[in-house]
Order: sequence, then structure tokens, then C-alpha cells
Amino acid sequence: MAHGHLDLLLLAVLRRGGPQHGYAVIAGLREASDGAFDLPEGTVYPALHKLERDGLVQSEWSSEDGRKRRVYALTGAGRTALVARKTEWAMFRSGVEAVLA
Amino acid sequence: MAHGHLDLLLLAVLRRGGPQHGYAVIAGLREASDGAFDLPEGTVYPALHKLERDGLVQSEWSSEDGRKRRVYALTGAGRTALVARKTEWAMFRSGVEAVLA
DNA sequence: CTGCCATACCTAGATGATCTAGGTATGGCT
DNA sequence: AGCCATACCTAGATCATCTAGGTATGGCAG
Repeated sequence: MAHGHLDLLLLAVLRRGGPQHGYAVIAGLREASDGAFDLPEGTVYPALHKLERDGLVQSEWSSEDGRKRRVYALTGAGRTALVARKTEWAMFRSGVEAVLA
Repeated sequence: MAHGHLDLLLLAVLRRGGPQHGYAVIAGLREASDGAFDLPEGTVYPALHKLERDGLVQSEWSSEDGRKRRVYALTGAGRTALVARKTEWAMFRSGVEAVLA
């Protein structure tokens, strides 16, 4: 579904919406993309974990409302990576468009 | 490198350039994309075989110039599939753009 | 006050696409 | 005669993503 651009999408959603928990990331992605990206939790949670291992996001358990949630936030490296992924996306996109033209 | 859109790209190159052999498909893709997609043979040949299994392309051995080449051509189903993949690409692309905006 | 649904998190293993890393054969040029 | 570019191929590795489960809890309907 996200075809190799999942990291880009997750980082972008965190940028748009600020720090938020995984379930909200899923909902945010679905809404921002007008339903185009309705990803299963089994896709998103492991991807967030990997972003954290790579230092692009940071997480913290929060208990506001009494509900336990893990809130993710972009790190500096994450912001930098987002810019890089956007550039890669632009090149990918224009490559495809050129072939289709 | 082609991130799940390889079929689209191969079908599009065959559409652009007409029937051609695998090595030419690789070169055509590289040139049409301005170097963005320089795919290894080990990626493209199996992908062409799969397109043929799926009935989207048809191949024939040709021996013009004395050189043995397998020439691939789009089938009717291939043309139809190309239209569908283009639509999927457009949705994918606008989904990503919407999230990035 | 109880049962159920939405929320919220998680992981193991399957799947599938693509790449790596080999291999073969031949035509044309030096 | 030897070498390089062309031209084809496949087995197995790798990696991203999905499937298919699992747990726990807050809030609402009945």
C-alpha cells in the first residue's frame, strides 16, 4: 500500500500534526490522504519502532485521560530525514512522470 | 528502486517504444527517466517473465542481425492494465502529495 | 452493572517484490 | 585471438509490508 514510502508518510504526518500516538498517526494518515492510505496497525507500529531505533522519532508513554498511550515526536534527525525523503520522493515522482509522459 | 511500481514502468516503456527486447527496456527506462531508474537485469527479466505469465505482454525470439533476442510486446490486456496502473499511480501520487502538503 | 465496541498497543510469521551475485553465449572491434 | 558490450537467465538473499493473531481499558447501551 505505501510501496516503500512509508517512512516518508509517517514522518510527514508527525510533522503536520505534531507529537501524537500511533493510533492517531494511523487516523491522521488516513484523513490527510483522503482515505488513500488506510494502513493496518501491524504495518504502522513496527515502522514507528524502526524509526525510533534509527533515531528519527522519540517516544514517551503518556497517561493523560487515564489512557496509556505511546506518544511519538520527530527528533532533529527526523526532521532532517524528512527533508531528504521529500527530495527522494520528488525525484522518484518526476522519474515516473517522465516515463509515463 | 522502483518501489512497487515496476510493472507500471515496464508497461509504460513498452507502450512508448513499441515491441522491444529486455535489454532495450532497461536502457529505455534509464533514458526516459533521465537516469532515475537504472535497474539491474536481475530485476527486470523476472519482472517481464511475470508480466508474460499474467498475459500483459507477449514475447517472441527474434534473430534479426543474427543476434538472438526475446522481443516483448504489450497485449490488449497489457494496454488495459497500463491504464489501470496509471490510475492507481495517480491516486498514490496525490495521496502522498496531500500528506506532504 | 454488565457486556460490548472502539481505542490502543503489540508481535511472530507469511508474503511478495526487488536485488545480489552469480552464470552462459555471441557479435564486433582491436 | 582476445576482449568487451550486448543479451539472456536463475537461485537465493534481503527487506518492506501485511495477516492474523494476541492483550488491556475506557465509555456507552441496555
